[in-house]
Amino acid sequence: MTRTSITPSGITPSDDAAPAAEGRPFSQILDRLRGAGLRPTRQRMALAKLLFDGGDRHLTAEMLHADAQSANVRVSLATVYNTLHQFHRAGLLREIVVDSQRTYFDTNMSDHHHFYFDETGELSDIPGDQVEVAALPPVPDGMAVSRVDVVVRVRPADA
Amino acid sequence: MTRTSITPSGITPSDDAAPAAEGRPFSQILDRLRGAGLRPTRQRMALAKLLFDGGDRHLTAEMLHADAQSANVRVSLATVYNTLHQFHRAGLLREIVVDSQRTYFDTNMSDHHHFYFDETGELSDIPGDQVEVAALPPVPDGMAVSRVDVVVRVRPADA
DNA sequence: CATCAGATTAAAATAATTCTAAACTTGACA
DNA sequence: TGTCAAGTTTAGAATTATTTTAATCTGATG
Repeated sequence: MTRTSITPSGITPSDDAAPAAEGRPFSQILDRLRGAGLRPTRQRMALAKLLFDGGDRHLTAEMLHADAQSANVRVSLATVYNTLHQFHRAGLLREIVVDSQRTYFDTNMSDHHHFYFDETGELSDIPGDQVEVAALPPVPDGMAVSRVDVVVRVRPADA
Repeated sequence: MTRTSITPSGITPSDDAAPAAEGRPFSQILDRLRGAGLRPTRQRMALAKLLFDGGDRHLTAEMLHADAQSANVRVSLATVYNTLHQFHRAGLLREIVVDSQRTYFDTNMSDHHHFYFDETGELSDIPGDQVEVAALPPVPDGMAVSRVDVVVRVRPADA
């Protein structure tokens, strides 16, 4: 749904909405892990598949762990945490801070921002070109901008 | 320093940069609490003084608690947490989310954004008029924007 | 100044996440 | 293919930030 055109890292732009499930996306994921210098272990492969096969996702460690269970993938929660951080360091995931107490990871690496639904705690993407952050102030001396995050918090209109 | 003109709730616009310390800011704080419908207890008064006497501040519960200790104010950490949340609900403080794992509160209630120093975990204000968030996307149906947060993350330039 | 709802607190409880140390896997090489 | 070091996984203990509990105070009111 909220898929923007800007492709993340080095993913083949070939239509990845491959209809049937278990095709040979394995090799894609394998390459992706290798490319990131991560040993392609059983659990990393499985988690990567869960993460990257379903379009853009925003999830917490607990959520991914639950996903894994449902998919009959045996992984410990500790491994899920480790893996998420490794993927993040490797540039395969983005960390989103919108809620102290819960860390979300985003599989959409393109330049974009977020809507945050205050009551449900859900997130949705805002394509980068739909938000214009104009006129940034001068950055403090000796500092460089590493990222600009825009979070649009919304709640039900009480009309 | 970074004080803009927009005054929060119902605070007397009288010059609050009262030079010498312990004048009669007590009455100001007292009014502020009363105005917010909060009973002016010993600890709330003391915490409010610590919070609002020193210009704009960004702090966590632990930090305020430490501040209190140094100032020889006896308050439990639980009370600090309660008080921060109450002040927040009452519109005297703003909650900033920049770091899962740590909740910051901001005494500057005017419209503004933040610089976040990735390594030190420090925050500094960006006056509202120095960031222009243009062209917000259409908000999802039935939703209203409750706030737009812009966080400019910076780190030492490796020049 | 008696009363009591609201406030404070020490201590226990929770929740998210990280650490530890032991038990595997993986990839490389003989 | 067997061996082994280095990298991984894991159960469970540990940590950290924060909240809850239940008992004890205190400020406002009559």
